[in-house]
Amino acid sequence: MPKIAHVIVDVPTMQTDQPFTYLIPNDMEEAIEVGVRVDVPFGNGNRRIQGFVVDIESKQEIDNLKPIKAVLDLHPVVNDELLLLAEEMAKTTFSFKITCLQTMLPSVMRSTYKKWLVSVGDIPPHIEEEVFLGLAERDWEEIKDTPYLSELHRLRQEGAVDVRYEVTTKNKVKTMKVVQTNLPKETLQDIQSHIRKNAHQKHKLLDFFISEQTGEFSVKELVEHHDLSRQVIKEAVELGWLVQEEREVYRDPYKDRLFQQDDALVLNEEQQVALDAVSQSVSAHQNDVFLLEGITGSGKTEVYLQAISHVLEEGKTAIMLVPEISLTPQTVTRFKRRFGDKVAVLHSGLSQGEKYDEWRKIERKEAQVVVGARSAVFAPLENIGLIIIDEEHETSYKQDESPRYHARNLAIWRGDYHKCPVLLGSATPSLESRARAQKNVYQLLTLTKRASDNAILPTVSIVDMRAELKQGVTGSFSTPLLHELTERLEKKEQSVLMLNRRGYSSFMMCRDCGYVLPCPNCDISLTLHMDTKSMKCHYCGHEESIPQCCPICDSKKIRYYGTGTQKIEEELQQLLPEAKILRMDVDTTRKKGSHERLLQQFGAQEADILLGTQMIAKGLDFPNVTLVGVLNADTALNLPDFRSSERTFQLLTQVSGRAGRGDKLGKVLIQTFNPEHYAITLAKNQHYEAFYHHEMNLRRQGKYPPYYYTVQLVVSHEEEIQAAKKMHEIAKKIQSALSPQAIILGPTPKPMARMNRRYFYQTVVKYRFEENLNQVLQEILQESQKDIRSGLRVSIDMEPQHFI
DNA sequence: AGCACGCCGACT
DNA sequence: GTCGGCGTGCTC
Repeated sequence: MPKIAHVIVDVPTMQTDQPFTYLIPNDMEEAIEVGVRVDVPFGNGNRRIQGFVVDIESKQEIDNLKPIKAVLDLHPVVNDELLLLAEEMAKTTFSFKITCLQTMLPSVMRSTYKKWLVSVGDIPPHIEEEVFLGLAERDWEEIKDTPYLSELHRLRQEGAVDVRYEVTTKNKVKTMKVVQTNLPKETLQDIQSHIRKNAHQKHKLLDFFISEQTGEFSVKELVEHHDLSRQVIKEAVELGWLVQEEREVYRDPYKDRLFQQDDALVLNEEQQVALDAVSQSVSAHQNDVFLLEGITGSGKTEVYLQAISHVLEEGKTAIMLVPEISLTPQTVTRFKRRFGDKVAVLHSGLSQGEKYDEWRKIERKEAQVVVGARSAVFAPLENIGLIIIDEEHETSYKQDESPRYHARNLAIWRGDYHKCPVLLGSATPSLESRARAQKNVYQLLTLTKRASDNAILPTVSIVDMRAELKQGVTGSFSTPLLHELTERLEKKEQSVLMLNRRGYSSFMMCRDCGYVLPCPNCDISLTLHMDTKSMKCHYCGHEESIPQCCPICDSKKIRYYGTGTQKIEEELQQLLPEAKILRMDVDTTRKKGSHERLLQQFGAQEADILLGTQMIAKGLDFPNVTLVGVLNADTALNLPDFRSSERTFQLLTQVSGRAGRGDKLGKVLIQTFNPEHYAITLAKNQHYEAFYHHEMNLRRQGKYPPYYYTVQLVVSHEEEIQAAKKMHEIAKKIQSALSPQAIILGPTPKPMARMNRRYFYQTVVKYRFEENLNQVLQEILQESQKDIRSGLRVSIDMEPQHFI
């Protein structure tokens, strides 16, 4: 009976977002399994594209199916679990199945397509000369602008030229040459006695293989470390002394580093309680979700490490997700030391080839522990015993392009599939997760004590910049901060200064009283639009004129807020000419490895002050740093985003933990125009629980998550009118489909109304229970299909992390 | 997405 | 009367 395959093809559109059926040729029946990639003809031109086999069946009769052209993999690249996960992801994120499948795999496995024009018959001389240049075929990309396009078209119909499609996948396996000898030592000695005395190279080679015990040696190693020449090895192979083979190798990015094995640390009581709870759930195959809430320095990582050890002891595997910026060499080292070769690391610093190799290592079951950023949630591990998400509140766990998945949700899905627990950890959990713990959907575990007794909590103080301003300080550095910095310079201790880049240059604030103009409808701050010379609300669209003086204190010192790290650096250098300053921002860390190098320099105490943006807040532990300064704690507070307090609190809490990690007392100085703001005062005291309760109250009043769900719809077009029109149309449709309890904000233009020469309009829906929502969103996508040709784009983002 | 078909305006 | 513009439909 003939077999047919159901294939998801690489055409990311709504109309093609379903399996297509193909005939499996007899000679491929063995090779084609569910989960392999194939090369298939598609469309009337029979162009060739990549596809994923998602199902196979035997059929009595087959009506004119096209046959699969080639198999791209020896083994399935997605197993049954990941196929199901892709389905789930496509459904919940409103994205295409093919896009989901591709995001699960290393990028080298995405096929590239090439089209060739082939000469097969009699072609006119001018075509021969000017198009083919006397060659048999030409790359279509090089000739597609030819003036003879229509003539070529005709020739194709006549059969004089043909089109050839090429599907290539770059997942190349790196190999190395190895040699060994199959001859006994006596034979080698015998050979040696018969060669010329002055054949030094040959003698050296034979000496080597006579004295060494048998085994494989890579040619590269022999040449580089044993002083043998490539030439003599080649000769030896030809003479039959050695046999040469190709071996697959992994590009191990850590191969030159030695990791000292380290052992588990002794846990304190709280840590032990947390570990026991997780371990028990692992052993009992329960798909619990734990939220581990532990202050900075409370030893969450040690709990993770020991929980993973427990998982490994039971013969299972584990995934550990870490935010991209925390995936530092320090983090990796810690895992490598504990688990050695069992660890595979996936992060953006690796080359495409290295990522592929790490992926293969996992897929071949050579690694049992996977540490990586967001996409490591797709690690093709089997028999998973535990999934950990560190810093679970980080927004980078949500992908901000299609498929807009949240790694946390997919981790929980996988936990459900494998019947294993998921451990979410943070010093400042997201309100969503903490609220679920409150409702016992997640199990709350808390660490309230610092793990090492000698670590002293830093003293945190707030500097009121309004008072500073009254004293005549107009720059970015307050008197107390400058004083502390000078003191550090004298004592040869180091300082870290953080500039909050979030929310730059988009709002107005009174420099006297810190007042920021709010929206009368939405209770969030208005954003300055220089194009329209007005203040706008991004939620409801409210618009008013730019105030000339502060409505509260009548001051005229209303300022447009915005400064860059570079400017701050210059200012600081002028104030402290003798200080050595290291600047770390997007500009200075663009190149690969520069991030790491800057930190190394600072760690080696080559500079006195490290000045940077958010990126310095993560996981840097320098014992000589005794001062942390936050230059502008409140910029993020004024962002038109209901999560701005949460973000500010998280950031400040995190940086505050950065000072005084050694035995020296640390000090944290927070400069702000809003010294009474709860996000700032509570962060000063590292008081997460109080913040949680306060913020939850506001969220309930404002009908924001976690009390309400949110979905954001964005429409974009090159012409503003078109985008606005469609957005209104969609908003109206949603309005009529949902219950009166649903709250629809907008449509409004996005703050950066024009990006990439396109205009963006958005609508946000807040809701609790809406049976029709999925249905209507699906319809909206379906209907927007016909507008794609006119350049309109519609995107749906469930639970968006950023509203600007 | 990309390819073919098909229906209208500007040319030989 | 043909060539080529791009609006529309379909892809196993």
